[in-house]
Amino acid sequence: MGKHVTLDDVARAAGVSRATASRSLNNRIGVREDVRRNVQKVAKSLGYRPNQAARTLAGGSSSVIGLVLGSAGPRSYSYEAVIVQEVAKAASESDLGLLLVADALAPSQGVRNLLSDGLVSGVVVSVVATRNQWVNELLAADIPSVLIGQGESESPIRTVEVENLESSAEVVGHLLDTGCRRVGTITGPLNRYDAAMRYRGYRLAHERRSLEVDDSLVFEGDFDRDRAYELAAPLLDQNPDGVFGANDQSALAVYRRAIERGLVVPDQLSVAGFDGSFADAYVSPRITSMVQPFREIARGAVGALIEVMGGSNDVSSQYIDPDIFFGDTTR
Amino acid sequence: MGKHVTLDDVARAAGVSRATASRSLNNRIGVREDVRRNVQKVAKSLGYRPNQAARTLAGGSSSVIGLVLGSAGPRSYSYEAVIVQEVAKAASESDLGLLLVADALAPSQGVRNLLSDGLVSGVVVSVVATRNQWVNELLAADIPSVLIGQGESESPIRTVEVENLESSAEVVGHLLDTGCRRVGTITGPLNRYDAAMRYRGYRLAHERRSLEVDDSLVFEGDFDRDRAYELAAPLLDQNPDGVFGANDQSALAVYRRAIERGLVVPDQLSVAGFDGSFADAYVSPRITSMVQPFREIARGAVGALIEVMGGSNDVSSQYIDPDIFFGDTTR
DNA sequence: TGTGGCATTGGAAGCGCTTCCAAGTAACGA
DNA sequence: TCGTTACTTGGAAGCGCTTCCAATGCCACA
Repeated sequence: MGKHVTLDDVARAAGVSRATASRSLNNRIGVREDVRRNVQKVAKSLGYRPNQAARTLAGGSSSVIGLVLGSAGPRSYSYEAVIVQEVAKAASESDLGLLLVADALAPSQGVRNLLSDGLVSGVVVSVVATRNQWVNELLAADIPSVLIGQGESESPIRTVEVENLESSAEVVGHLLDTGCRRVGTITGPLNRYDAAMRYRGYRLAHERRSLEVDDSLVFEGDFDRDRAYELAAPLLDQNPDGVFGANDQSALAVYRRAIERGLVVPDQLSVAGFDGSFADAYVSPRITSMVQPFREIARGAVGALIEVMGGSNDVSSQYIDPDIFFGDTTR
Repeated sequence: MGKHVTLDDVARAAGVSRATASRSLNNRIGVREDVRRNVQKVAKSLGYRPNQAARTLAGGSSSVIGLVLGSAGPRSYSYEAVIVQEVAKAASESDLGLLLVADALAPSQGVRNLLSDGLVSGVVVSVVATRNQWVNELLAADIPSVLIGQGESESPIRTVEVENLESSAEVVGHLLDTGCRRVGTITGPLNRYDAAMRYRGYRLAHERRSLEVDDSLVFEGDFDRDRAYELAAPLLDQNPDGVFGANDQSALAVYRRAIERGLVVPDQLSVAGFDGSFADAYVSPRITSMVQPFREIARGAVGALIEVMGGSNDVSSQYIDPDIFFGDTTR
């Protein structure tokens, strides 16, 4: 093994200068075609592999992007597990490395440094809290960033996310249209944009059918399953015949609680969620839900990030439509 | 924002040389205590953040490790989702960045380069196939590596994994001890060490009770759920009263197929698995399983990697004992 | 034949940091 | 008092790569 093959070695072996070698390998213009080909051939035969650190240092930008996740990272069967998977894939397709930063709400200093200096030339953020530390820090550090799922017009950051309003209206509408008269909801934290929109969608579905929302059926949760499980008790006390969970975890919690109370789902209670993380043919329940097109979202986010890294100042939000999945928790 | 604060800036502001500044910030010996403190104070007030690329280039090693995953990455609710989560956490605790390389069986050239040169100073590998490309390449490239879950004495690589033999014997023993007489199994790919061990454990449990294994109840799978679902059909045709899936995904598939056939679990058929990825109080079924202590494994792997990066030549395997979880798929 | 212009190329200057090495200094024992 | 040792420090040399800039060679054209 011994020493590393450096660009110098390649240049020497090919009989050109290091500058020319570099240009050849990076497909820069200004190299005669035959020279370029020769250099590339030599590099290959020598097994040359550019040192990424040196390249980053000299070139000013690396080919690694970061993925910042809120909470403790990909809790199994969660929204985040899928995000990780799809973003990793998308990054890889663009020949970008993916630096994963989980548990982002309490980043250790060391890891934060990784993000802020040098190693990473862009970041995809999918954190849970609104207006959080991370976004501000990234903006302050002037490092290219794209948000997944936090569309909030006030922050001047490019965002890719699922369409929340109409899709929530759609799934709630399905509940209403299949006979539910008292549809309750466990919302997400309403200071979050997506949570707020889903709640608006819930109301919108009622309005469109000229139905009143009974506010005693509305409980503000925080997208956390255990919290939703707590809230399910008082909610079920109100005798709803349908529940919309603002995410699948919340819907699942309500389902659980309902079953434990001996309710028959969906005959006595319909349950719908949002995210589509339980549209799994092998486990129960399969929750009726708006399925986020995660692949598309991840690809969109990575693509947008590449643009931003390339200098784009576009800070628009991109909304991607989910598809409804009819599971076995609704009629 | 403007310029980046460099070490030079700090040194100048603190009235020392860059060398001293560097030593101070890295807590190297050979700096007077008051000087060190002053430098650190100045650095902080200037908001100095070392450029990781430069540090890597100059120092020869980075503070990022890679995590190589086989298959398409963290499929939700899978073994891998948990691995990602725990390794990320463990790395973060050691102030290491985590570069995620999913879909490792077909790594794009670019991403592979990331691993092999510079950016990463060590790798944790959790790939599915035995004797795979990755391991060989990493060994050849002489980059510090630790394997999760592929203990195989022939490859001289440090390994951390769950204890497979006795634990499989334990869970299968549970089936046998709760009345099952015909316990079948869907194994993993038997050319893999862990799969082979679990299968041996399955046989061992029988031997210890002086029971014969009916080979027509043994089907070789590949840890994949869909494949297991296919195999479940002929397996169930043999009228087993218990099934051991070599991983939870396989057990789940059998469970599914059994339910679809109208079998009552666990009354007519007990199902047990391995991994503990379905010990979730909210979804069904909760499969009886050997629960891998993922956190411990991840911490162990990262710890081992740190040792290897530090020069250790220890290539031993570390086996960590799982705990049995009694779900509702067994009596 | 002379000259400007263009395409290629090599030299060299860093990117920001670590670390070897030699120089400077203070403290110690004889 | 002076030589020694033990610490601290700064200078400087890179780590491997990109890229600016000047130099070269070649062509077309007048």
